[in-house]
Amino acid sequence: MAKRSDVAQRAGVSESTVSYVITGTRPIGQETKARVLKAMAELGYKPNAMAQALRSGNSKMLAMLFGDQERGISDGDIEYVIAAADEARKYGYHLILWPVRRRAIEDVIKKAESGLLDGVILMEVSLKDERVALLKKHKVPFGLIGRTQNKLDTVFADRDFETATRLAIEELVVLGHTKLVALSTSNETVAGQIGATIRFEDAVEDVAKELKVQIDILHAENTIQSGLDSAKDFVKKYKNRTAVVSVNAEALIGFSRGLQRAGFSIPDDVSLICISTTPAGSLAFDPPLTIVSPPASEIGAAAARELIHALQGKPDDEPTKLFVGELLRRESTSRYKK
Amino acid sequence: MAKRSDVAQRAGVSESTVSYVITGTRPIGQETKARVLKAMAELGYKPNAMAQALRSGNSKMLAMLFGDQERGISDGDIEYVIAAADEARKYGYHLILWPVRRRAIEDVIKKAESGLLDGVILMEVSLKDERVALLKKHKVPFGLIGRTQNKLDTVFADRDFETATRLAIEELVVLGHTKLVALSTSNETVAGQIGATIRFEDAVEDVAKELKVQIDILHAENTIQSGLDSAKDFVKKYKNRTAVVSVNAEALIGFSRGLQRAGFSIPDDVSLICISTTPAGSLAFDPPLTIVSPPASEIGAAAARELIHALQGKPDDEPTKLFVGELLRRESTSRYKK
DNA sequence: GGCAAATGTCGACACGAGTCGATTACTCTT
DNA sequence: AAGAGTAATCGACTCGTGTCGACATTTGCC
Repeated sequence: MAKRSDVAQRAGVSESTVSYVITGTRPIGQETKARVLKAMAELGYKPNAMAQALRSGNSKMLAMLFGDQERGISDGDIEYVIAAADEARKYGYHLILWPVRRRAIEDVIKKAESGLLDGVILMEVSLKDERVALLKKHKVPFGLIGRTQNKLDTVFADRDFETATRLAIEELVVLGHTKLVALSTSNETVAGQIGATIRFEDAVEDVAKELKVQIDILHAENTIQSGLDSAKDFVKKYKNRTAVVSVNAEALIGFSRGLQRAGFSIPDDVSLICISTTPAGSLAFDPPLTIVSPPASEIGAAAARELIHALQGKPDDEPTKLFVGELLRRESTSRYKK
Repeated sequence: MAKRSDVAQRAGVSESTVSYVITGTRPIGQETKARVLKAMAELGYKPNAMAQALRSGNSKMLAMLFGDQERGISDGDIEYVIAAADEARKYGYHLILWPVRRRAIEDVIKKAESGLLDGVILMEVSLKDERVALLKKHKVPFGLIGRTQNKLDTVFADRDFETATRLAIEELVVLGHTKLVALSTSNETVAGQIGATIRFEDAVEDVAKELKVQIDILHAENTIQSGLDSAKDFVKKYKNRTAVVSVNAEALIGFSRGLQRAGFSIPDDVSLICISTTPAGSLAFDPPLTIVSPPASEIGAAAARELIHALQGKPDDEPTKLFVGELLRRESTSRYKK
């Protein structure tokens, strides 16, 4: 590979002049610059990334901690990662995928201290995430997908669960439904300790009060089987309800199947709407599911962008770090028929 | 961060001695080594990754080209990536996720030539993959997930579609089915140009001859809708068939739904088996789908391992680069009832 | 016309580690 | 007892780039 000294020699200038042409740190004469650029093109010169990293002190590498925990990997998760990787690349950064089994954040910290990583993006952030504390302690820059309880952690991007939930419920109410059930997550699980659950449930209660509709909350594990069980509960206790809003996509698969087996028709007897299924995933339901889609790409990209801005010392002027998603009307919802 | 000279000073030795303690390139005295190790521990010394990369000439970084093409991202794909990342880390390598829209392999080559990447892993390799030619031309080391037609591309890991297909069909034949349909991919699509389709169809024909059973092939796009259409074809043309083997997971969703709508019961009237659905995905079917699971983790890990071995100049002694997966009996298959 | 400021260029050094050659002090042959 | 070989250590150089200080040249201004 051609290096800087080759370019300098060919262009008949000093190495530092080549450097200044590249970085633009100092003014360079028209004609000199042209000669240097020509030499670079002719030699196919590409600055050595490792040398740049060593000299400049930043590797332009971010690690994305990809949870591989009990919760499992949902098909939507990859969308965050891809969006973050794309966005990072726009700024000249690269995303290292870091699957972490059993919270091995120490490894990541080591690698950050060894200069391999400039920062870390965390997924599946829980309300009190001990990983955040560790990263802070070791002064490793980080960005969050999700939020902790701590409002000082300002480098994050998250879903606006409140508004998404509101959108979903309003849609049902507009369709004439007044007696609803909310299908949530089990609070004891890992998933339950992530902001989604608590924020969803809070929003459900707020909106219920505000719109004066009746909404009871059913809890289910993140499994199809648990959703089937919940359907039985529904049939037992909430037969008179005509609509369900869910934050638990996995359980909803079992739930809708359970309802149909019990003789309920969707959407004729019960309308379903989910705020955590992807557009592609919604088609796997029968009938196709009405959803408020999670804006995974926006969130992933925003998290990466926020972190990079923080690394570059730019002021935190991001106007929106919360993303709602949009309502996609499919065939699991219909007007209330008395 | 503490650096090598700090350690040397604290241990009262020269910098090169510290280096030899770390690399083991030359013998170091017992007591000296102990002093150096103590100093390293006390200072929390971590060798700078970028300096090592610059000096040694390899970055220990691999790029994983993650297709983001028409075919879309299936939920199983992430498993390859995670497995590859895990395996790479075992060898001290890191995996950079590289989403490529419209085959921008040139970028990757540039970054490899700039010393950022030691090698590249390609996913969704088609039989004649022009990316492979480009990487060869620029002498960028690569490993494949999948295979080209060229048998000289020996750094790869792929599914043994032949055996997987055979397993699936044998299972159905053992259950007494003799009149089958194979649900394949449409040859005009991107997916159709990947080895899976042609190898599946070849295997279907071979096994059909060998076991003297009747198998006709239905083609469908990789969409639920296309699967629904195929179900109509099935009802029209193949009413007397009692079992279906599919390589097209997406279409099979629509296909099974279509059959059920047409009044067929699964598995009482028709048995279904799929060779390209993940264990988790199979549960989303109703009834849960019998599958020959794609061994994504093994393949992803093997691809990474193969590439790293090649980079380290180790002889290519990997015994198996083809992985079958295993039969998981669920509830979509049953004994033939005449 | 003179002096400050800006422009254009160069040489030298630093970033932090790997590695070769040389030096010293031993041990083992014959 | 002399020479050969090995263990242990050091100093100097190198990987390829970024950047500071110095110097030369030009521009701007009253």
